[in-house]
Amino acid sequence: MPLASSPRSRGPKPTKVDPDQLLDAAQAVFAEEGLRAASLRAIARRAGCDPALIYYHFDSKEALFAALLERRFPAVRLEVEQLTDPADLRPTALRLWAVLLIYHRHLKDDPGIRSLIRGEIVRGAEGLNHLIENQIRQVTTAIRQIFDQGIARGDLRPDLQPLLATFFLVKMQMEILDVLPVVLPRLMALPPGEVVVIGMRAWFDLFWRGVALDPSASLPPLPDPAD
Amino acid sequence: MPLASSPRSRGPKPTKVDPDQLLDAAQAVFAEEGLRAASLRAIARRAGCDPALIYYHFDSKEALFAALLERRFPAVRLEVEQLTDPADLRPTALRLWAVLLIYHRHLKDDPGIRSLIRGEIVRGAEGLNHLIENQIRQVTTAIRQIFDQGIARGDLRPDLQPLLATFFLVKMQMEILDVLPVVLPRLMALPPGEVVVIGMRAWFDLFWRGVALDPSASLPPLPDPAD
DNA sequence: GATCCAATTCAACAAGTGTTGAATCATGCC
DNA sequence: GGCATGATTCAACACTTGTTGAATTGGATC
Repeated sequence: MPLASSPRSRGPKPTKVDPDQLLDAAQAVFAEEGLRAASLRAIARRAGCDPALIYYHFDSKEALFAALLERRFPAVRLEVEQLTDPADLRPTALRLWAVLLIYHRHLKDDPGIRSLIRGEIVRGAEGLNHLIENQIRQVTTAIRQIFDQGIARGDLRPDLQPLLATFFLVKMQMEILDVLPVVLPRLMALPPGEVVVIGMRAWFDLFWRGVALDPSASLPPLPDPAD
Repeated sequence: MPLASSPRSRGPKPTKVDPDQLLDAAQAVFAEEGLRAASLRAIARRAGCDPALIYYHFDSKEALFAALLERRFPAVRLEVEQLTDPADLRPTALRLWAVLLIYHRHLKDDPGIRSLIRGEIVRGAEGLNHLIENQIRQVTTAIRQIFDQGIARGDLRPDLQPLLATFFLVKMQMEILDVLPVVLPRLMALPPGEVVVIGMRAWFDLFWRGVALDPSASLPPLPDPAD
C-alpha cells in the first residue's frame, strides 16, 4: 500500500496525471454533482486516468475532498483576517464591502466550494464537518471583529448583533454568487455577466442602510470587483 | 401494468399503505438525503412496505417527487397571493412580515421542500425544473406586487428594485429557517428553539431599514409566529 | 542489461440503485 | 364456492458505486 502523499521523489519523471490535476478534475465534478453524487469514475474520466489512480494519491473519496478544501479555504481566511487590522481606518462600509469582494474573487468560479460552505454537500461525509466548521468559524469571527470595530467607531448601530449581521452579510453574498445568475436573467432582461455585480451593489446598499448608525448618510464609492 | 393514480375504488377496503403515507415517508427521506441520494428502498422501509409498491402508486421516483411538490406548493402560493389584495391597507411593513410568517408556518418543519425551493435537490431531475420554476415564479410575482404597492403608497424607497428586494427577503428567510438553527447555537448561547424567531426579527429589522422610505421610522409591532 | 520503485492500469469484489414481471394476498361481488 | 380485481410482495434484471489486490509500465540507477 503506497503512501498517500508522496508524489515523484525528485527526478523530473514526467507523470501523466499529478495530484493537482486530480484535484482540478475533482473540483469540477464535485461542483456539478455534489459530493455524494460525484463518482470517482467521473473524476478519473475527467482527469484522463484510471479510477484506481485516485487511490494511489489519496486515501479515499473523502480524503480527496478534504484535500480540495485545504487547497482553497486558507486563502479566503487569510485575506479576511488581514482586513481586521485595527489600524485600518477606512470607513466601515468600505471594509465590509471589501469582505464581499474577497468572497467574490475567490468563490466566483468555484461552485463546488460554495455549495460546500453552504453545507449541503457535506451530508453523508461526517468526517469533514469539523474541518469545514473550523475554517468557517475563523472567517466568521474575523468578520465579526470588523463589526465590533465599526460599532466602537460610531459607524454602526450600537444595538447591532454582530453575529447575525455577519451571517446575513456573507450568506446573501453566497446566494448572490450562486443562484442570482441562474434565476435573475429569467425574470429580468439582464446580461447574465452583470447580474452578480448588480446584485452585490443592491444588496450592500440595502444592508448598509440596515446596519449603519446613520442610514441616510450616503455610501462611499465602492470599487467594482476586478476580474 | 396498473394505473398510476387510482387507489381503492370506493369500498372501505383497508389498504395497508396508501399513497399519502408513501408521500409522508418520501418527504422525510428526501429531506434527510436529497432527491438523488434518497433511495426508494429507504422510503419503502420508512413506510413499512415493499419498494415495488411505490411503483404501483407512482410511475417513477421522479413522479413520486413531483406528487410531493403538488401536495405542498399550492398552499404557500395561495396564501401569499391573498396578501396582494390592493384593498389590504395595512402598513407595508406588516404585509412583508406576513410573507415571512407564511414561509415560516409552511416550511418550518419541511426541510425537504426548502432545499427543494433552494434548488439544490433538483440537479439530476430535469423533468421537475419547469414545475418548480413555475410555482416559484408565481410566488415571486405576488410578493413583487406588495413591493410595487408599497412604493406607490410612499412606504418604500422609490428607487427600490422590487425583484431584487423580493429575492433578498425570501432568500434570507429560507436560510434563517434552514441553517440558522444549525449554526447559531454553536456560536451563541441560545435556546435552539428561539433561534429562528430571533433571526427573523433581526433580519426584518435590518431589511426594513434597507427598503423603507424613512428608515428611522420605527416598525409597527410584529406579531410572533404562532406555533 | 538488470534492478528497483513510483506511477498507472486491470479486473474484480460486494453493496446499493431504479425498475419490472410474475406471483401472492385479501377482499367484494355473483 | 368461484372469480375478478386492487393491493402487495418476491425475486430478479442491469447498472453504478467505492474500493482493492495483483499486474503492468517506464524511467533512473547501478
